[in-house]
Amino acid sequence: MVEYSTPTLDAVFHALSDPTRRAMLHRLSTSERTVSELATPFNMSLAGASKHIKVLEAAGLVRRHVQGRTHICALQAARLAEAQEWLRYYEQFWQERLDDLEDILRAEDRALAETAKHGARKTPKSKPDTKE
Amino acid sequence: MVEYSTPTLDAVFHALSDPTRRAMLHRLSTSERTVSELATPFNMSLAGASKHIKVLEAAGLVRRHVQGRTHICALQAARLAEAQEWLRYYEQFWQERLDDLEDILRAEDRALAETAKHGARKTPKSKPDTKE
DNA sequence: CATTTATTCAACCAAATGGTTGACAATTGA
DNA sequence: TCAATTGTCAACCATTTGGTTGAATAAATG
Repeated sequence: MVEYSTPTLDAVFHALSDPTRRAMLHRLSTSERTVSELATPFNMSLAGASKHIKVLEAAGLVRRHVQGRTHICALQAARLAEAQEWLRYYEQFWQERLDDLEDILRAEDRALAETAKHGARKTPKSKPDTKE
Repeated sequence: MVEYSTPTLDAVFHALSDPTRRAMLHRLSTSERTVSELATPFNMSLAGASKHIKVLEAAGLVRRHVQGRTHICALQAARLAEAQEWLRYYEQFWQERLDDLEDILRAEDRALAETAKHGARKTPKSKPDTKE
């Protein structure tokens, strides 16, 4: 079973379960930022934002270096690769389901064509819209 | 910005942040299971396990159908695809870092070779093992 | 029909989480 | 040197989470 280091996955997925932290990661994907810069867009105290950054740091998703009184944060993406690896195992399942869905829709189309040919049954007026 | 439906990502990543729930998903990847079967490997009450299944269900990762008094659960992977899509944006960053790491190691090797040639400095005995 | 099985529910509890506030430390700038 | 800035820390609070227990419900079985 794909069981990557569990505490790491615990922490990474937990860090990602909060929209504020995901937004912070996104901002760090464009450039390094100070703690205050990361905190700025959020309607919360600096201490609150600092806590979120600590969570990201603890999960290994952010690293920081201090210049004077300024803490510069940077994205550290390696642990996201671990999360991606974990998810990769399930790729076959959402691919399968998409294939299954296609098969089901095709079978339904054939069934409707058959009943229309025999005229034995009224075909339902509303049928799945496959155009989308 | 890749901002997929946030509440969905909240719920999905939160569901995945617990090792028990990840293990349950893995068991469902081999076949459908009853609630009791899912609960069995864990040292917790049936009600506790039932709560975890509810979290997975609320996140859209599991669906169930009831046969008599038995609740049959199945994996529902589509939302994992959304999580994967979110992570895909960061792929460039862990790829970059791996490239950066290689560059750094190569630069170090060159520097060591230069100093050995000039004999001006003792080269350190221990250096990064690049064989791995 | 009584008993058993499968599972959820409500109530409870401890721990964790997310946020605030005020104090404090380190550094910068005037 | 002092005020301002950057940021963390501790204490606090409300909410959420994860788990248990006993009761309740629905369905299957004898």
